[in-house]
Amino acid sequence: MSAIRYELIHTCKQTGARYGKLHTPHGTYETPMFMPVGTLATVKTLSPEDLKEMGAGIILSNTYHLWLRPGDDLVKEAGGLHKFMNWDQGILTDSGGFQVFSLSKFRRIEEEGVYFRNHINGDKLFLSPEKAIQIENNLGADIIMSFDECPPIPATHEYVKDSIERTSRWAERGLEAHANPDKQALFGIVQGGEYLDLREQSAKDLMSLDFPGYSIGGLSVGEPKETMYNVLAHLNPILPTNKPRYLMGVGSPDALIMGSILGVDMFDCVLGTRIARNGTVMTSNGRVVIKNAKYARDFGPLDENCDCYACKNYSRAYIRHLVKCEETFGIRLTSYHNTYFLLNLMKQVREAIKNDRLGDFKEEFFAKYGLNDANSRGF
RNA sequence: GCGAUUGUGGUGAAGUGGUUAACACAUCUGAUUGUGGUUCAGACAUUCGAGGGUUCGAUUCCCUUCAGUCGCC
Repeated sequence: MSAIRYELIHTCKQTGARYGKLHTPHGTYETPMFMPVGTLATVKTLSPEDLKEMGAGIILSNTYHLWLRPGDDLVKEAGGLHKFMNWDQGILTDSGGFQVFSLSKFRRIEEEGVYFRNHINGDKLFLSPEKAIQIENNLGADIIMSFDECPPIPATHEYVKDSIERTSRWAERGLEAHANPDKQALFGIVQGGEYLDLREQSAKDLMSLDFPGYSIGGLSVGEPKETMYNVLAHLNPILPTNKPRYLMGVGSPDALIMGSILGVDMFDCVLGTRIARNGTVMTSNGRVVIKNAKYARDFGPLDENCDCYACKNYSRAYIRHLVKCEETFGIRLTSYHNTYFLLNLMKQVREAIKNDRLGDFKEEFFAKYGLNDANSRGF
C-alpha cells in the first residue's frame, strides 16, 4: 500500500493538462501544484504560519543539508521533520543527488555511491542510494526521492546512457532499502539529459520498478527552454497517467504554465525565493527589480493585482528601502509576495484546466509580459 | 603669526614625466530555476584642490594661492 495516491480528475480539452488530487498522509492537495522550497527545514524568511496563510500545500526540504545540519538522527529524535518544524501539511525531501552535483567541486561517482566533499568545511563524505533513503526515512517526509545522478547538459550520449542506467540501479537499491513505503512514497527520477531516447529508456526502466510517482530531473540546468519542453512532450505520453509527475527545480512562471500543459503535476523551485532575497519580485506585469532607483518614490504596491500580505500593507518605496539597507523584513516581504504569486499562479492554472481553457490562459498570461513565445525567458 | 605635512571619483585609498589614472566599498544596471541571504557579469574620475611656470609632453618637477592636519609662540 502506497503512502500516496494520485487521482486524475479532469484533463483540459484545450491542452491536455491534468487537474487532479494528490492524497498524502498529511493532507490532500490539488495539482498541478507549486511546492515552495525550504531546504533547511524552513522556507527562508517565512514561518509555517505564513505558508499556511497563503495556501501552501507541500513544501520541500533537503536530505543532504539536513544530514549535515542538524543531522537526521536529531530530527528523528525530535519526532520527525513535521513535528520538528511545526508543519502539519505535506513535506517532500530531495535525495541529495542534486547537491552532490551542484555544491561539490570534487566528487567521484562510483557504482556504490558518490564520494565528495561537503560545502561547509570540505569534509570527505559518502552518499549512496541506501544511505540517502535511510536519512530520508529518519526525516519522515511524505514523499521522498531516489538518490540520482544529475548529469549536466551538454554531456555525451555515451556518458548520459551510463549515467541513467546507474541511476536506475540506484533507484532499485533505494526501493529495497526503503523501510516504510506505507508512510513515505518513494519517487524514481527520470534522467537522460537532452536525449529523448535516453529519457524514454530511463522512464521505462523506472516504470518497471513501479514507483508511486515519477520525477523528471536534470532539467533547467542551463539548457534552452525549448530543450526542456521537448523532453517533457516526449515523456508525457510515456509516463503512467495514474501516478504523479514531478518536474524538479522548475518554477519560472512561464515554465510552470508550459509544464502543466505538458502533463506535469508538481513543481518546486528556489527561483522565487532566491530572487526575492536579491530584490526582485514577480508581478502580473512581469519582473520588477524593486532595488532599482526608479522605485525609490513609488508608493504603490509591488503588484497592483495582488492581494497578498505584502501588497496589501507595504509600498514599493518602503520595500526598496528595506532591501537596500539589508533589513530582513524587506526580503521577508519580497519572499512572501513571490511565494504567494507562484501559489496563486498555479491556482489559476488549475481553474483554467477545469474550465478547459489553459491554452487561452497561457496566451493571456504571456501577453501581459509581452511574451508570445514559449521559449522566451519570461522571468 | 611661525614651522612641518597632506590635498587623486560619493568614501577609503594606489600610482607614474608619456597610449584607456590600480584596487576596495558605495552607487547604477543585468543575471540567478531539486537554495549558503550566496555568487556572477557590466557601468561609473575628459581627470588628480586652484592659478601660473618648466617641458615636445605634467596628476607627477617648480612657484603662488586656498584648504585640512599636527607642533610651537
